[in-house]
Amino acid sequence: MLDRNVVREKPDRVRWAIETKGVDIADLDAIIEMDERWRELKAEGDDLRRQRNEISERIGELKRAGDEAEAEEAIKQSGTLKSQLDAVEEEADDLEERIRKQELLLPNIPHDDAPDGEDEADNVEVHRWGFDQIRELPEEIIPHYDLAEEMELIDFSRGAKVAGGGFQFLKGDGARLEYALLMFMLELHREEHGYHDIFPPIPVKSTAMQGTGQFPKFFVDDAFRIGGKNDEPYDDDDLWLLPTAEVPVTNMYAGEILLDEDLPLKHVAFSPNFRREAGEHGTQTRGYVRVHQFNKVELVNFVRPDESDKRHEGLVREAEEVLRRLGLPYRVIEICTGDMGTPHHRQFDLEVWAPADDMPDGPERGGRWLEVSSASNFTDFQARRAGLRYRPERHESAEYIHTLNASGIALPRAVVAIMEYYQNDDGTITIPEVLRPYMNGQEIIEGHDPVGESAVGAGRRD
RNA sequence: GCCAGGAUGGCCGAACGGUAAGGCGCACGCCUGGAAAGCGUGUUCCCAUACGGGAUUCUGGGUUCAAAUCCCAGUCCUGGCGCCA
Repeated sequence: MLDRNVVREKPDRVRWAIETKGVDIADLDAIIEMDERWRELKAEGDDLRRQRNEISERIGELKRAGDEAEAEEAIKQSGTLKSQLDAVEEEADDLEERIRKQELLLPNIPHDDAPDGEDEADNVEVHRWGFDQIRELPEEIIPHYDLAEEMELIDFSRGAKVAGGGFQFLKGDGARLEYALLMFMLELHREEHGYHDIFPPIPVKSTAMQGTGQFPKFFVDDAFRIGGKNDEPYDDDDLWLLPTAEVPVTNMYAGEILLDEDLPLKHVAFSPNFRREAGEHGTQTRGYVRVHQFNKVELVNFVRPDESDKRHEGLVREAEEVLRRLGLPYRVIEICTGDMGTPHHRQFDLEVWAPADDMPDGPERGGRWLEVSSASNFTDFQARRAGLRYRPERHESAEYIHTLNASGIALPRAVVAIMEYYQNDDGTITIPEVLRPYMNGQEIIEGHDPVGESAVGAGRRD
């Protein structure tokens, strides 16, 4: 949500943000018009109420003095004022509610340095890492979805049987690789980047989804609703499966006032994430790349307003460090104004290199980019929605903090990159060194034998 | 799940139909050689350029000229009982 004073004083900036982000459901003119009328009514209502307060006070005095006749007269007057007041306040309340609803649709204003652009084609590559000394790769790299099924590390078809398409079983060393990545990331952020661990609740209320900006409108179709269908109306405390730990963790201190010495607050959260990804099917999404349930380590920061730009840089570095330690080549891109999300002020994405499948937008040497992290500065946009404030000095009034977050990082695509980039000629997978302590010292993943009669059909008969 | 009690400012805590005491913390000032103590002022939100005004006792309704206070519903917390990985 934007500061209403910004809407009043800099409508052109807001209009520009609406246009560049293409938020066509936001109606700025209607907001401005309603706000002007609301302020008129507010002044009128305050004045009527003042008159009524004066009369009410006099009634008390008259009653105490025993002057019943005068008191009756005053009570009558008070009644007249009340009906006038009711009419004015009803209109004002109605307007206020309509303004609030509209305000929730306004996008955040992009950072001045964010590249101006229309869509992802205008995103700007900031830098690449790891391409100078690439490890020796097999002639023909097997895509992770084939390799993982063959090695019995991921079971897509049985996942679909049990939970539907987009859900999968991780098995044996596949599951262990996922656990190892998880523990490695948590430990890196906690021990070296100063993060505090959080394990959040998985269901979140509609109000939490609104606090971070997923609701209303922007994410409803992609959310997993608990009880009820997505296209049906929802209440504030209806529950949804979290699409990212950003939602529960950012809303954790909703409606609270933090102390100056609490900041900056750095939380690292692990959670599964649930997304419907409606209609996303095809070669781009095959395998463990775009699924309905996936694990992610999320970094959430609360900072003082003047520190968010600097912290944003630090946040990108912290996410990058995960890929560097894993030895996975990647690039950082800055998202242009037209491609960034509604609540975003500035956004950098980390894309890891998955060398098996050549995709049109991939790097020159083949393979493709997979987004594994999105590092974002939301300024006070989420803080206003969720009511996240801090008190700069004990005696001063509270101010909205700035929120930032970054994936640190999404696990499935890291698994994909490892399966493809660390693939060997003999079809085994070398485990990145930093993960070995979390896998009992194991260095290589060789796969497992299939289970059941389907194994016979797969050509493994004796 | 049942029964009982509770929710008041950053924190603690009074008032129980007549318009929100007091304390702590914090800030500023006075005092002091300096500090402590003491004293004074301030310390929520909204409208208004300002003077000033309005709102605010968990949330939403209701009764009343008037609600922190009475009534109804909800949320959360605490205690007891029950149930239970």
